[in-house]
Amino acid sequence: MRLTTKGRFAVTAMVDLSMRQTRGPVTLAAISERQHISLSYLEQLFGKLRRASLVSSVRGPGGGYNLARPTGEITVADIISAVDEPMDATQCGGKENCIDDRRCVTHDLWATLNEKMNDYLSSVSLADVVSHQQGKQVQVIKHFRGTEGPAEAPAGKAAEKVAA
Amino acid sequence: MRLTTKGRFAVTAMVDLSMRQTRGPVTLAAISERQHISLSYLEQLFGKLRRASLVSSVRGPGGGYNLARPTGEITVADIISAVDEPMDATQCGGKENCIDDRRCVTHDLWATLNEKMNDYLSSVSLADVVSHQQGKQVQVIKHFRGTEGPAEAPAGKAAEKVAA
DNA sequence: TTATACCTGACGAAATTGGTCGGGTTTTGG
DNA sequence: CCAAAACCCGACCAATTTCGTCAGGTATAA
Repeated sequence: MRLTTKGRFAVTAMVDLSMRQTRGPVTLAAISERQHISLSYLEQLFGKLRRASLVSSVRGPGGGYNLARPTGEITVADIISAVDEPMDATQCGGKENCIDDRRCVTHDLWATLNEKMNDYLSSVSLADVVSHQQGKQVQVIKHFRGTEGPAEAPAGKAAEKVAA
Repeated sequence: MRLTTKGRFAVTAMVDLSMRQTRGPVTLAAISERQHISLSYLEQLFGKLRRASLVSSVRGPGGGYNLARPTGEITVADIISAVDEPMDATQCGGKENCIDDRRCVTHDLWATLNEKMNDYLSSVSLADVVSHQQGKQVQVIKHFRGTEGPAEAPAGKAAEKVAA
C-alpha cells in the first residue's frame, strides 16, 4: 500500500463520480474540468479502475463512467490499490532467502504495518467520504438502508467511526 | 503524509536501532549490514532524523546513533514525516483561489483523510512495532484512542490544521 | 596521531509522476 | 449512412523522486 498523489487523484475523481452519478454516466471530460485533472491522465487512471471492476464504462455519445458498486461498498483502499501498484519493500521479493537467518526484519514488520494501514483505509468507504464532504455527516447511511441488502461489516463500522 | 519505500527504509532502520541500542550507540555501518541499506543512503536518512530530533549522534570511535527519546515516545508518523517531505496535493497550494466556487473538493477531502492517516500512524510507536516484531504479539495497539472530538468539525478546521 | 565514525555536498542512473499526442473503437442521433 | 461523442490504447516525454556513489570533510577515543 503506497500513498502518493496518484492515489489522491484517483480518489478525488471517484468522489466526484460518486456525487454526480445519480443522473446517468459521468464523462471524464466533466471530471477533468471540475477537478482540474488532465483528461489523458484520467483516462489512464480509469483504465485501471475499470480493470479493477470499480467502475463500468458506457461507450458512445451520452456515455461515460458509472460506479460498479454502491458507494458504501467501495473503499479508499480499493481505489488506491487499483491505481498504485503495491510497493514490494522487502528486497528479497517475498522469498525467504534473505541473507538473515530468520527472514529479514522487514518482512513481518511491513506485513504488519501494511495490514494495519490497509485495515484502516478499507474501513473508509466512498459513501463515508462523500457524506463527510457534503457536511451532512452520517445521514447517507440512513438513505441506503432499504436498498442495500445486508450491510457489510466494513461499511457499517466506518459509518460509526465517522459518526463518533 | 506520503508513504513510500523511503519512509519504510527509515522505519526499518529505526526499528533496528531500537532493538540494539541497549548497549550504547549503534553505528550506521552495522545497520547497513543487517538491513542491507547502503551506508550513504542511511547517512542521508539519519541526517534528517537527527535534524528532526528523533536520534542523537555520538562522533568518533565507539560512536554511533542513539534514540533521542524512549521507544514508546517515537511514532511511525514521526519517522515518516521526518524523511518524506509532505505531499501538498491541493494544487492550489493552500490558497483558496481554486477556480471552483466552494474551494476545490480536494481541499477538505484530503485534509480529513490526511488527518485520519496521521492519527493512525501517530498511534503506533516504535515500542509497539518492536514488541510485535519480536513475536510477542502483545495485543498490538490501543489505537483508535484519540479520534473522538476533532474529526467532525467543519472542514475549515482540518484545513487549518494541515496548513499549520 | 591515527583509526573510527559521523557529516556534508555534489553527482548520477533508474523509476515514477503527470501529462501529451495520435491514433483507434463503439455507439448515438440526424 | 455518417458524423460526432466518448471511451480506449500505446508510445512518448519533461520533471521529479528514489536510491545510491563518491569525495571529501570534522570530531574524538585509544
